[in-house]
Amino acid sequence: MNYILEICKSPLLSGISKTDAETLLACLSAKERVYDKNDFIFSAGQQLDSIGLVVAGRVHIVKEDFWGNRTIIEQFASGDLFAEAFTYARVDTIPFSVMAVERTVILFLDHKKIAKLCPVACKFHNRLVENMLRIIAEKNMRLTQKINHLTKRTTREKLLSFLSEHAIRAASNSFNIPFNRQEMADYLSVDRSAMSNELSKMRDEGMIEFNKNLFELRSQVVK
Amino acid sequence: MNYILEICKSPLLSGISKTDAETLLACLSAKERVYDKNDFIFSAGQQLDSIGLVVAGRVHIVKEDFWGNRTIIEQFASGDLFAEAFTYARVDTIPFSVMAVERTVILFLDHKKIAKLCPVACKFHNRLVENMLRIIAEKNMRLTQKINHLTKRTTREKLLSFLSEHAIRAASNSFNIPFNRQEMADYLSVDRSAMSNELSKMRDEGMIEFNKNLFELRSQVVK
DNA sequence: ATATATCCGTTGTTTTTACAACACTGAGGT
DNA sequence: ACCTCAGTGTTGTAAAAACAACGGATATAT
Repeated sequence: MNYILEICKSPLLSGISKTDAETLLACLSAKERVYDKNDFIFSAGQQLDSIGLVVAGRVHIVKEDFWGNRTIIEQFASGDLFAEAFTYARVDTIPFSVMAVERTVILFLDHKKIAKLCPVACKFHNRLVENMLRIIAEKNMRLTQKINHLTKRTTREKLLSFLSEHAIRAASNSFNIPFNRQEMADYLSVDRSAMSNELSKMRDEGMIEFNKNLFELRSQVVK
Repeated sequence: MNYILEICKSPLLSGISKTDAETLLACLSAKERVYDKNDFIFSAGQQLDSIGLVVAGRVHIVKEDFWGNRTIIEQFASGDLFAEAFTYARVDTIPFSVMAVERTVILFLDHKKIAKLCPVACKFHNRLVENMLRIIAEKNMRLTQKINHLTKRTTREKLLSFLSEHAIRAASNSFNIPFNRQEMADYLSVDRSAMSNELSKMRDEGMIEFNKNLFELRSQVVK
């Protein structure tokens, strides 16, 4: 286990000591694996026997349709868990793909063993389940928030909804977004060029400023 | 507790006997309340101190914007739980509203007591937590599926995605949908009349048949 | 240093959607 | 039997998005 310190910082292991974490991870048949940019970690339709923890790097949960249109459902970074809902919902094929956005390290945990921990690990079981509940509940809220962006009818409204979210998270009117333009468009489910166009209009109207991934929301002057 | 038998059928109490359920519900300060059609059960922005279980009737999780555009995020019916994610994510204000679609009975459970059950109820605690994990994980998957509908670019694709889901759920190419037209449009985040128009075109092209809430998907004849 | 690929913005055209207005239907109530 | 109203489909128009194609800037590799 090369990244044990990073792994211990994950919300999944919150409240569990490093020593205990090592025992636990052994019980869960934890295995590390490294992926290069654009590698598939899971492919849609694949049988699922483990959940993933992002140790380093970033992954995208993506859905691609017949024509190759890509949608980014979610992005996960260090410390984030993915594909854990399938374990608890007892679904064993994954309906989307997971791919590495950059060089990424994933820790895989056996999904059957997570659901029914072995006797040795039982003393951490409660804490693990508690953490898991919180993680899934928070993910639930993020999904709901994303739905909120997507239900907006126009590209401008989607952008404002998305940018507001990040401004609120950053507690500042200037903030970096974790996507490039194409990724942001795929995340908001709009055309990239149309989105760029709208961003420019919004800048011309004095609503926002941006440079690369740094955005700034300007307080509106009412005419 | 007038609806104890219905309540026991809920996934939340799965594996818990009627007697135990009664003890448990008393511990959770469970309170029943009846709502009329269009009554608000929770209003967006409101402080939250309980989670809800739909005992009878239907509720919509809705978000309304400044101009009164309504979006239906989810619909819950008998046995379904709502607002439970906030308890575990430790968020205490609700960002959307919950309203009764028809005459509806809700059982409220104290959200602090759910998270930390009293000693008497501890013997059911594990089972309750297990059920809760499953419920939240399944809800997670439903939200992801909804995101899948919403990311479709055209009304037709959204409809097909939505209708396919229901066909698969019903394991049949003919099935009833749980929405009227306006509700379906609000759920898919499209204009009702445009949607009706698209449905008619799809019928003209022989892709689908429908009458009221009964839909049928026809296998496509390739020209 | 040069070639190559990636990212981003711009523009014009076509397609699709939203919006508004209205007609038809059937259910319920009086 | 009549009225009212909610639900649904239809049509035309205006607005918005998708799409395609391109140019410039920047980063990366050779």
